[in-house]
Amino acid sequence: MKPGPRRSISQADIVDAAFQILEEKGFAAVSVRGVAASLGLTPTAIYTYFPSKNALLRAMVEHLLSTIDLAAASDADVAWRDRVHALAETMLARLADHAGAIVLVTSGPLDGPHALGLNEALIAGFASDGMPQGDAARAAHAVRAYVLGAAAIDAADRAGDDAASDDRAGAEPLWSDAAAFPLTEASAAVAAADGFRWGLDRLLDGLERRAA
Amino acid sequence: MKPGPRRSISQADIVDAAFQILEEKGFAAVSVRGVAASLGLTPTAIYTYFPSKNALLRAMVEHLLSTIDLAAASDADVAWRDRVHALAETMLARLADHAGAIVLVTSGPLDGPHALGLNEALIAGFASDGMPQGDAARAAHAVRAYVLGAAAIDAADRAGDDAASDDRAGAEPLWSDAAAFPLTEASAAVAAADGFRWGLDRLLDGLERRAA
DNA sequence: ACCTGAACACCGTTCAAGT
DNA sequence: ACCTGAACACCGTTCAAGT
Repeated sequence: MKPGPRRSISQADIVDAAFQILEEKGFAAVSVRGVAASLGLTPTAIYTYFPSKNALLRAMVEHLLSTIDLAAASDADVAWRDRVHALAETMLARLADHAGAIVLVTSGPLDGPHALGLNEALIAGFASDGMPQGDAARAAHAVRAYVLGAAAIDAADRAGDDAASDDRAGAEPLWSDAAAFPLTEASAAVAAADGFRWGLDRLLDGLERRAA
Repeated sequence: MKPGPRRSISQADIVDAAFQILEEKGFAAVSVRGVAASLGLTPTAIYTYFPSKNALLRAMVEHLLSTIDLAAASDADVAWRDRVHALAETMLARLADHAGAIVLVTSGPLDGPHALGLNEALIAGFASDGMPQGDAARAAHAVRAYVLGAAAIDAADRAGDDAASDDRAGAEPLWSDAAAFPLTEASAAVAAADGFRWGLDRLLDGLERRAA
């Protein structure tokens, strides 16, 4: 492989390679050097496709959001509430798919076309039920916040489990997790199990009163 | 300054120095080398106080959460709903205080004593109104998720504004933000203004029906 | 336009050594 | 115990050069 116009690779190939590293080794391991190497390229070759690592990261976010099916959100056959519910659940599913996806989403702006399209679908979903546009925008904002935060807590819990399993070698834990928090301790399992769906339903309950 | 037992510095000093860098230059600029330099120390000196950079980051999260006043949450004089409301608002305020605080919180487990104490106060707040413990735990989870997500969206929006202002030099934007998203466009301002409080009230509306 | 190779200014972390 | 200095294996990014 000598230098020269090869065009053997595309932006999508780079994003795919980056996602594979993200899944296998986590967010911290996603480096332009590593991505380039996995494609058999030199680090600097990446800069022909993306102006910076951050641009690659934003493209990854867009790719992630592009896999969310917006069609289900505008299906007039199903009720308003079910549509928003389905959309929120697939949003969380996409974020939970890849380890470190939330760090990715959190690490920069959410102003790509797919991010805006998602927001648009959410607002339209609320507005279709006769909700004033201002409220529909606020409702969409609330659902986005809830989903993002739930994904962040999920990821934090998983990271906590990993850190705890690192203690098996005898390393002292950072904090003694003695049962000084009985309520948290007693209900950790139940909150994690169906916590997302339950909380989403409460939020939609509260929003429904505004729509009616 | 020669090597030797100096004890001139404490863990708290390191955390403070790290926060100052976080505020001034953002999360990416928080490096153990930079923190050490700002304290007039060699990078390796930090490792006498923290076993790793990640441990320092977790300590920063704990410091951030330690500034949240939990006393207001257990004040029996005010109504249940007002207490949770106040707690959620100060949580958001703390996260909004420092730029990049959410990346910090998102970048690892939330299992420190102050994180657990906050969760405990939230569950107790819901349970005090006669809510079953299982539901109280789920309600606390929902509020934490909503607050964290709202902070993440806030930060993303601010990052988006920064990126947009970088375009002033004539650099081409990553995506054309033509008005292809009329609903989002028309309601961006209104959603951002009082979006947090409004959505929190809807969520509490939905939770209140369970408590009654 | 696409790619290489060398270089610059950084990282986190380890290790031997000094007090 | 606390700190330095040197070293290792990394980073993102720029730049000149080749095809």
